[in-house]
Amino acid sequence: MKRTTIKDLAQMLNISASTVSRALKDHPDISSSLKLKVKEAAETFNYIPNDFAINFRKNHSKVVGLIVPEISMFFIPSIINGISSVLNKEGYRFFILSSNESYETEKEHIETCINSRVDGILLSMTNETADSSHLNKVKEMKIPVVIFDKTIPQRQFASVVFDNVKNAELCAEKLINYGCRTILGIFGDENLDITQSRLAAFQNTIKKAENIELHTIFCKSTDSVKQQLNEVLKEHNFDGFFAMSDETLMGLHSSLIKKNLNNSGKKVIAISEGTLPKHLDENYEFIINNGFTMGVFAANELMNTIKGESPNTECYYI
Amino acid sequence: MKRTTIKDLAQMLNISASTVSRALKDHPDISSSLKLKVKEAAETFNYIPNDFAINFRKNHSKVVGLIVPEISMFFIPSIINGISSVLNKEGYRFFILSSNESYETEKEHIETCINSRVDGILLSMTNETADSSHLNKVKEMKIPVVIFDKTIPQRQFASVVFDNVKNAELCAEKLINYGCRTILGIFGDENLDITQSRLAAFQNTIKKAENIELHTIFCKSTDSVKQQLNEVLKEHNFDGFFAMSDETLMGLHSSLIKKNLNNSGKKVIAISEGTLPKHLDENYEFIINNGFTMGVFAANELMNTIKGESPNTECYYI
DNA sequence: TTGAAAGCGCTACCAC
DNA sequence: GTGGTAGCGCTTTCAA
Repeated sequence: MKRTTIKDLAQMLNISASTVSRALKDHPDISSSLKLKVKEAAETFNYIPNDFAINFRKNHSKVVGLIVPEISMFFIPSIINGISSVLNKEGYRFFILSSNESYETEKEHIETCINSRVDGILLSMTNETADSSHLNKVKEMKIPVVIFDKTIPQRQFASVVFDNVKNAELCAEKLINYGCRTILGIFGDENLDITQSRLAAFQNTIKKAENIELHTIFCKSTDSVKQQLNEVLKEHNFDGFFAMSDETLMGLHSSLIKKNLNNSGKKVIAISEGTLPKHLDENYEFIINNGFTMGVFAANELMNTIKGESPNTECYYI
Repeated sequence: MKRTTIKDLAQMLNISASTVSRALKDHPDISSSLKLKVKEAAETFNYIPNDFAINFRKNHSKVVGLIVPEISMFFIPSIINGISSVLNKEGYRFFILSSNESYETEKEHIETCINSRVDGILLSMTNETADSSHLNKVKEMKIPVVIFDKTIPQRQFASVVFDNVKNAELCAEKLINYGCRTILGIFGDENLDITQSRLAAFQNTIKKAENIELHTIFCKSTDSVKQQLNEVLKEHNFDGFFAMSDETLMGLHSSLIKKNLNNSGKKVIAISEGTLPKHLDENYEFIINNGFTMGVFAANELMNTIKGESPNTECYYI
């Protein structure tokens, strides 16, 4: 069970530990013949550097904490892929902490990150999170943080979010151009920033066209979409639908199928993460919010500030 | 940037570091008055224990490595949730490493886990992985490993997999009981263990009934299902479908919608992870492979052996 | 070109 | 009850 250490190697070769250390990392001071010998010994005795000791010594962990409001299938896999791709390349690992949409848990996770000495934090907030006071400590400690996707207005940390306004406008325009007259807009949790900005942009664009009747519903889950649609679909005859997310789209799709309303010429436009819904119905149209890209972007931003670039507090729209 | 250490606290209070350490963790030897003083000081000077030093000292990391073949939306989110729920409770973290279906990458990730001194490994194999020789080292080092879901026949480590035989049989029986006569079985990658066992069980059960015409296709992706279905749906008039996974089901669903074949009384039965497809079409039926449960089970098994239970090599079917 | 020694923060053993 | 000390494995001065 005991693993070979530098000291062990040093004893075997009758040289000092510092020399072994240097030889192992190709320090120019060491003669190439010694380097060879040391490396051979390391190989044969299966020497594995102890990352603990190294991190401890260098006072960094090469680990970043990823805190998300929930681990959903719609967004998380692609974001994880995006984050992985940049972090792994840089030799960093990350662990995932899910807040389960609880502010208290989010707070605890922040503490966890501080205690485990992460080099940085990637944070997407719960919908309970109303201010950033729980981040004061990380700010003080100068732990790099970048907030992504679910965020609140703040000027302390860099953030990267989807361009809700542009995307919702694009969707509205599509519906208008198709000549839709009675439109249903399906939105997520009414309390969310993201919902409000998409709602406003969508409504404003629709208003510019004339004679369009716009109905809106707010749903916190896929099932809630289905329930509300059950009623509202009876009362109106929509010729166009807008879903602000994959989650709401799933509910719409389900209801449409159930009422045999698919393939009926009705237009469906959604803001989507993109990996899932393309298989739902080929007639649906999407404005893509790419989670992978967001993950890459957020992780890169974090890497930059970890590596010493002065931390900025900008909000990037992608 | 310098953080308060135990030594700092000791100096301030004019006591020794060891006393501070003990006071902080409520050692019975320490007087309660001193404990109070120490804890107060710790509070006011914002003392945060350095997990690095602790881990380094105790020679454990409280971290486990999770290696998966890919980060897909179908399975991974629920498995992560299952794993989180047990690991977090135990004060463990985990980091996710995706092999991207490459054996070489899987091998590297194993190395990564060894180097970063994880306390255990949770592994789901790529479809390229044919033997477990890359696990010899972890075996030697006595690093606890449990393999889940995607695995190969081996007798070195504990594993937990879905009961493919039972589930495929159940699906076949359902189709038979519905009186289906022309059935299409949609299977995943033909080289996978999981595919073969589901295939065999499904075929055998169907064979027992008489006069059933069974067609099968093998598809490595959702898109491949759609392509193949494009042809095969023209040639035959199926009254029953079996999809062995969420991924294949997505393709089937998409094709059915496109050809306006949903709501046509055809039966669709699938083995599913369960979170996604319930929203696809309420008429579909599922045998649920619960990723959350599997995650919980696998993580528990790992925890047990990390905590010193003698490692077993059993294969659990759930 | 190599070695000796200190020290990262913490805990555990042994004294007293 | 409390303090002193050693040591986990590694890197990094500083000295030779």
